[in-house]
Amino acid sequence: MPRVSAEHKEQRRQAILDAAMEVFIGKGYQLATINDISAHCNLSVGALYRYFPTKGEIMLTLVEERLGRTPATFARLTEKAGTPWERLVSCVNLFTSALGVRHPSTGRLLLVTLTEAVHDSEVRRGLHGRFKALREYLSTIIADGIAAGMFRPDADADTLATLLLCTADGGTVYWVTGTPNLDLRTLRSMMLALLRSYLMPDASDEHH
Amino acid sequence: MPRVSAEHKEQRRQAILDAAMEVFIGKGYQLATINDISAHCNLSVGALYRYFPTKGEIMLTLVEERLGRTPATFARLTEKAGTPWERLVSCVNLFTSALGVRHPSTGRLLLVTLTEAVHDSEVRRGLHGRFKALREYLSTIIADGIAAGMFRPDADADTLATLLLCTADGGTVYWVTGTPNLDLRTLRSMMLALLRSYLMPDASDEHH
Amino acid sequence: MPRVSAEHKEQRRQAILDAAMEVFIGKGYQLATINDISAHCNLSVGALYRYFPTKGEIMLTLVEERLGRTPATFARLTEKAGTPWERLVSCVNLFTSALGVRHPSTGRLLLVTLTEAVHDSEVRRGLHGRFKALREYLSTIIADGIAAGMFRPDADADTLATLLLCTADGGTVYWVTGTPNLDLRTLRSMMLALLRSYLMPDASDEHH
Amino acid sequence: MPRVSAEHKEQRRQAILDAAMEVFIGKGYQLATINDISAHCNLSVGALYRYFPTKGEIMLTLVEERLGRTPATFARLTEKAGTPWERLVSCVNLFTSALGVRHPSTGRLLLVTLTEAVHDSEVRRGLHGRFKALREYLSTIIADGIAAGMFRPDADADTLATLLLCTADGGTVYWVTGTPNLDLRTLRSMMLALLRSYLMPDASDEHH
DNA sequence: GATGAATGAGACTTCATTCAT
DNA sequence: AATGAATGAAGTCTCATTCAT
Repeated sequence: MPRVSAEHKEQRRQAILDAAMEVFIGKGYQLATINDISAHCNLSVGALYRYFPTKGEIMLTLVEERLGRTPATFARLTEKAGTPWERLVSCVNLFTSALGVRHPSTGRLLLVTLTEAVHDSEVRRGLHGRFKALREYLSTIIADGIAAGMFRPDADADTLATLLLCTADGGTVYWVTGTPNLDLRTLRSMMLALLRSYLMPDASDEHH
Repeated sequence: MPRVSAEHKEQRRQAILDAAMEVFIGKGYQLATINDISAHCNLSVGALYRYFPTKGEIMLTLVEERLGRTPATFARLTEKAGTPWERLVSCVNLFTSALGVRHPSTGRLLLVTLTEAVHDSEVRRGLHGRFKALREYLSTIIADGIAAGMFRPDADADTLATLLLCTADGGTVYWVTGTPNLDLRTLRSMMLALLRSYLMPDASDEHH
Repeated sequence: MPRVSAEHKEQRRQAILDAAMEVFIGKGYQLATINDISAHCNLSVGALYRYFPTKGEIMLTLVEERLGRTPATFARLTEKAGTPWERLVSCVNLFTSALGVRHPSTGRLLLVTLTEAVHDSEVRRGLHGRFKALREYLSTIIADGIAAGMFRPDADADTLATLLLCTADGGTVYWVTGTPNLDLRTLRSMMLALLRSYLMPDASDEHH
Repeated sequence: MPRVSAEHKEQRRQAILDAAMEVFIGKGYQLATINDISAHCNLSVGALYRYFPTKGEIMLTLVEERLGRTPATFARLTEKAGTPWERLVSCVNLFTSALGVRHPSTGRLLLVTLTEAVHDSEVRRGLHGRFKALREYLSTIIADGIAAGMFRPDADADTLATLLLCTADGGTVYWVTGTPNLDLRTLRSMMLALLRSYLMPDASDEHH
């Protein structure tokens, strides 16, 4: 019989990850110390090392369990929308609402991760996995729209998905650095306008 | 009376900045050591401190003198293009060709800078200055196109400029982390297609 | 809940202070290195920094806890003597016996402290505190003697106390620099002879 | 024919010593840098090294040429006084007026020197030389007074001279650290009163 | 299982001294 | 002769990780 229940252990683990996320976001991965993290979750450094073997592993786990789950979250929250266009709109909305309102820390973690990814191949792998999954999800939606005759037939679904991601995460990293006059909502509307005029030129005409 | 000519001093200064840029790009600012930099430019650490008072000042100088000059470079290289649309195309081309081909290191420095900007207000200020200048430049081009009756009259020049920047730098940061299947040229074409269909819907129709 | 008892921590703290005192005395504050101190108490530098945040703080603590307690020690060891004159004699004896025999290191620390006091206001404050307390104690003894009709009525207790301190500490600093032919005991006798002839001229006459 | 006259060289040398004295007094010997000194005398560090081979040698020269000349200065300024007692009074006056008014920096240098003397045998030698010469000078005056039947015959001239020096330099070091309520003039009067009552008890009686 | 004191390699920075110009 | 740029050893302090309690 385990002295400490599995749930309790998992709670601890999540508390450590929460603390690490907070600290990483605030000071960046390199400046964050194990003591910072242990202080943020009221756990001794020794206890912390019973859950994660190194500081790097905490980072990696965050990339996998927090950033890496973004695609799944996306799919879950946008699949119920009706037409491909509506699902696409949902995705664009999610980019801004999720990052800006519901989980602003995820955006900050993304930036920390991007930097570490440059010289840490494991972090890089995690980051690329997220990117690939999101791209595929968006790509599928667009492909569905094309197949349904809703979107222009010559659209390159994959590239458009990639561009969408670059814009979203580009906006995110600028937003988390506190760039002045960067309004996520206005940006979202513009993105949608661009997409509509490109994917559905005739429908866009009606708006004129 | 300096025993060493001013040019020589400036060359040394630039050599240090070059070395620092290389090292910062490779390991990030925090992991880069003064010894790394001094080794990269064949100068002793002591000599290095005759040119820059702290490691942080080197970073700041890079932000100002390398990243911060991007707007001026943009203006110089794209102002000769003819119509607003052609100038816009020049800009989008420059984003990819400059970052991807001519000065790939600037893109990497951008990422390092973004991360440091989160907790270093001076770096942040430098980064925001660059962003603002680039946005204004792009915004002016777009406004010119609207005024000339070339672009749709209801376009929000500022927001579109912002979005363009987010996309460009978003693409850049993903590109510098080695994201697989991220082709800057294809991305560029897609960006231009989106812009054309939005800004010049009728012209775009002709392409159908 | 401390794993290490408070006494143990205090012992460590004192061991560090002992080591620092030894090193400061030997090389002076500036030349003493943290590594010297850590080596002298068989503790790693890191451990040392758990007890004192900076090298300067170690010095300051020494000034407060070692030098600063001299007045209290003086009071404790001389208050039991009978008449004011006997107490004064006790004090003069203590200056030489304590510094020269029992705690020679305190005298050396005094010199180190004096030098640092010139450009360190906190050290200065500590030093002046000790001086003031000793002066007041001596002054009170002399005033008592005057009030008791034992000492000449026109004596300036405060100035005499100050002079006594200057002589004692002047002797100390010369003694700790190994000045040849400086005998603390002979010096003490002379000091007492001067004091007696000044404070109690009639009694002194009897000695003729 | 030397390019630079000997006088000019000597002027330079003295300028360096002046600058070094100023800097040593302000920050202490260890914290003073060669650059500090070179800046204080408008000479390049290179030039400075043509006059003194090391930083230590500058210190040593100061001890010899500035501190070490104190005895000669004393002799010169006090020998014209008449009786031994008057010469003694002159000496005590000189201690305070010279240190406090005319050459306050010498007092500060004394303190710096005392500290360095602890671990630098050459500095120590210089300091002890000064001490010995001053003691001998004072001792001779006192011996003269005894021989002249002016001072009590059983006085120990050497010990009294030593005590006088300890008091004077003790007062000096406390004075240079800015000890509050330390008035050199009052101290001087008290010293003289002590000396008179001890050396000339009958004359002192008259003052009652 | 938990604690947090201890370790020690390594970071940034300073500065006495040298030497090419 | 003079300059001051360059050197690099050495100092203070930090922090990921370990392990006795």
